[in-house]
Amino acid sequence: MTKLFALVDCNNFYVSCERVFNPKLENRPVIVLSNNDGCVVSKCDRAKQLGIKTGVPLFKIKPLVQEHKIAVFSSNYALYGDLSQRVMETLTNFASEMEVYSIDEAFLDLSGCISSFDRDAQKAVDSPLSILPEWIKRDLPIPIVRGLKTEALSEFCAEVAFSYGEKIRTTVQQWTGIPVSIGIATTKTLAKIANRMAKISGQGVVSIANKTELETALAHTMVNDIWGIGRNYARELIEVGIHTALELRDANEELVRQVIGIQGVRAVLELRGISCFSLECLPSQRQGTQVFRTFGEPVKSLAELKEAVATYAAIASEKLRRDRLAASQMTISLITNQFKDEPQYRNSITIKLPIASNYTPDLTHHAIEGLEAIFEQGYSFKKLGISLSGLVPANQVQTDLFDRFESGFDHVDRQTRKNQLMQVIDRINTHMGSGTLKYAASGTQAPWKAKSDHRSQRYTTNWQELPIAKA
DNA sequence: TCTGGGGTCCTAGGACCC
DNA sequence: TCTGGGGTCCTAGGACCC
Repeated sequence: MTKLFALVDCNNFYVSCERVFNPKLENRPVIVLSNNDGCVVSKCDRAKQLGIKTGVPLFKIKPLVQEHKIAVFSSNYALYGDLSQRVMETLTNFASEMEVYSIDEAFLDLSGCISSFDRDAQKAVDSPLSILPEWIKRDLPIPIVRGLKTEALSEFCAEVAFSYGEKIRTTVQQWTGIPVSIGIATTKTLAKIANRMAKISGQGVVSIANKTELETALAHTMVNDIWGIGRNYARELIEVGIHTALELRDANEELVRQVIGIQGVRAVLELRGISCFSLECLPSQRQGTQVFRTFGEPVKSLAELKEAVATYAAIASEKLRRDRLAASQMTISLITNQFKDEPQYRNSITIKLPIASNYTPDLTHHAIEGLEAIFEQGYSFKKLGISLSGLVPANQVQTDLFDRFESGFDHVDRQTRKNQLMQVIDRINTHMGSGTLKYAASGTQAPWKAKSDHRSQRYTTNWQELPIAKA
């Protein structure tokens, strides 16, 4: 059976989130910055028109910001994460199967819906009046069905899918205040293309489930705008004369394989309507986790770096515990500011842990050891990262002999005591704000802490910061 | 002065084993 | 001393995504 996917994507998500609780922003250009207030990661249409591109550092557009009174925000992930959840919950009403693809995107499987449309369509041909009550009950627009021929059924379904998309869009806007765009097609890659067109054209919903619209869409899509084809692959494809999605679809598979590998072949098939990427309804188990951040101020001393690495290790191990995982390998990397004209240094070290762990003191200990091994005196460091890999389920960790025989009192072994301690810390930090309880190794001054000078309130997740309604 | 962060997957090459 | 090939596993690096 032919599948039908809808990709629902929030428009300028971070900016839209800021606007939900601050309606005055509706008439102003708005941008949201990355961590450390470094560069632009989300912008509204008006900011776009002013020529602001994603990724541009804030200092380069300072004059523009002043001249046009652009509203500037630091990232407020507590707010965005919460609104994202509301959008996703709303979407679950519209499809039996759904994949949350990122903080602002979800794929829906509309196949179930369309097959019932299919039956409706057949009924509509046979006796138009019989389906009307059902359609009215489901609040769907009444299609013009008079004289519909069988070959027109797919067109009819596309039409219905479009109306369904409209309904999703209106509902999400009403329930959450977030505007979305929707692309509908028979594979995920095509749904992405449709979604892009919905955004560019401002139509909100675009369905390319039927042949004519599909061909036009592909002809107007450049290869670098295809999902999974980035700048480098696009360059390679253009070199062999493939410029548009339509040309890629009709290209020789073997040639594409040679040029950009297996990913390219999948793209070709998906463009042909052969689905290679299915809906992943359950979140897959993570392969690793990393905390890699830029400092607010450059850091020279080993003492301060140790505090930073201890802080990052605590964050990373908390993530592991949340997912009930333990890491068996750790990589610490340290780099200077590549944009500055000063001595450069970059190094990293990978440590195999004797026992997989998610216990903060263990990981901190190894992280500091690793840091000491790669640290060099005389540089101004700008970035530090810790990456944990070789993840295994925490309850299957191979413990060492001491854990069993040396465990002192009670019958509680060392591992259990460690787990209990972490649970207490995590609970306190969840309820009273992250960082309420932390290890001394993390320090208290944190001069390296990232900047966040323009953060809005955590309207939905913090009692002290609820929006206030004025009479 | 000020240039993000957190992921996934694929591939090539080396080490090691039989 | 010379002489091979094929398989697996691991890792680093590159490409991509949002």
